[in-house]
Amino acid sequence: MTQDAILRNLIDDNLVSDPAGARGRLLREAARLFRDKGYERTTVRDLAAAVGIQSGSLFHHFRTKEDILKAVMVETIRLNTALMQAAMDAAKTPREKLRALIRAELESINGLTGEAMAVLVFEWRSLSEPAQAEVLELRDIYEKLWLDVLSAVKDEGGLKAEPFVVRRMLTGALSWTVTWYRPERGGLTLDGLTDQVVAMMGLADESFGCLRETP
Amino acid sequence: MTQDAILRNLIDDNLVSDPAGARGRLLREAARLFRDKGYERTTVRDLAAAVGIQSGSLFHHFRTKEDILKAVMVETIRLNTALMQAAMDAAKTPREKLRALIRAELESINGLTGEAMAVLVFEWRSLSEPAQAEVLELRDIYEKLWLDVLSAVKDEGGLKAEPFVVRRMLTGALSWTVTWYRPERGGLTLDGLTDQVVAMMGLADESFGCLRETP
DNA sequence: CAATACCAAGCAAGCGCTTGGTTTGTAAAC
DNA sequence: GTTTACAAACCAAGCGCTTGCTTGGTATTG
Repeated sequence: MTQDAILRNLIDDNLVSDPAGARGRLLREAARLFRDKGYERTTVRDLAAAVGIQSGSLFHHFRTKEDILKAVMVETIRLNTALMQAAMDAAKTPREKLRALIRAELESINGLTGEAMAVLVFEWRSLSEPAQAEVLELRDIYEKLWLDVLSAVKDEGGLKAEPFVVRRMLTGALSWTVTWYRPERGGLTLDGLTDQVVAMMGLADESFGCLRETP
Repeated sequence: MTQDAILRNLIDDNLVSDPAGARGRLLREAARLFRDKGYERTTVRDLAAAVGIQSGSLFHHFRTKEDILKAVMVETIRLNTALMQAAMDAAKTPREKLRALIRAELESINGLTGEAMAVLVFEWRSLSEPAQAEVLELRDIYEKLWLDVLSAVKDEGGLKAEPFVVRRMLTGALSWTVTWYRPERGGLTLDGLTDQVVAMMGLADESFGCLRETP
């Protein structure tokens, strides 16, 4: 299933807003503004201007400003959980699945949903506690995918550290790429970046060389 | 040289404020508030109340609210550059130096300067561009320490990935610990956490086993 | 002819920061 | 050893502006 097909399914199930619609367009602009200026620095007037309406008209679509932030986060998690699941299903071995997850998360962070992913990481505190709890529940599903794969890789000896620690390290490392990785200029492609991550974990193909070189 | 001695030197050179003084106390409380609520959500009235003065009196010590944020960041970088340098000098081999850097940064992030380090990571955008440039200059010194050590480790074959990529991955991974690592409850000590990071990178002592096991 | 989407205007609250004046610490002058 | 001088540290009050959000009314659409 293609990424577009996954998105289409979610839209049809009313789990994410159509980017072509008014609500979807607003959420897209909101994600961009929240990432660029931060949630607090972004005013409802900024948000309204970005989609070409009056600030008061925003509250016809969302009850509060915070609801907009929450919607950005919830829809992003839903989309990415589906994308991760698909990427993982397409791979066979645990190591391949792990590589697929890393590559898929890097793509989420640095691709089209990048703005929203950055918001998820850097604007977490701006959510009220009840809203945080709600979003956290969705995130748990997402995280379970990772832990299962990491455990499988560890069981076959490809990992020395604890899966839950590794996942959290990877969360930080991959999220952080949004602050420095610029695919457009500079030779590092997304696949190249994935290779670097895998190599850093000592999981690259060459790392088995030490076994082959000593017959 | 102990950590206390390093701090004392910096205070004497007027590079960081004495935590016992008025200015130092304010910066400490500011770091705590900025981390807990974010820079924008923290009002000058919050800051003043935290040190027991009137909001207007703040502006006797700092020209603007942003100056407070900048001071938190600048002093934190100064202190941590000195701590890193000392930790590195105490180690001998490149691998030991790398471990010392990782351990020292984890300590900074999760120890006494943890609040300020979190501010450095999560409130970066709240700094105006000129102030960002100023702070960035200090950070470059700090980053060079890391790159030199990582290059040395790579040269002796302990690293497959590019040093500058690894450093950025580590920046994200280590910074992120502040969101989940709780040394007080849960069995993972700071040394244990360092071990996990080193193990994740395939640099743990046992990882050389594959060479020894095939005589 | 309802429901949906929007506008124009503005309110109450909170924001960073200023102002004019008072207290406090310190050290020289007598 | 009291007095004088002066700057640093602080208070009380509030100004001007921006904020999220409300309200009452008007197009637009099926």
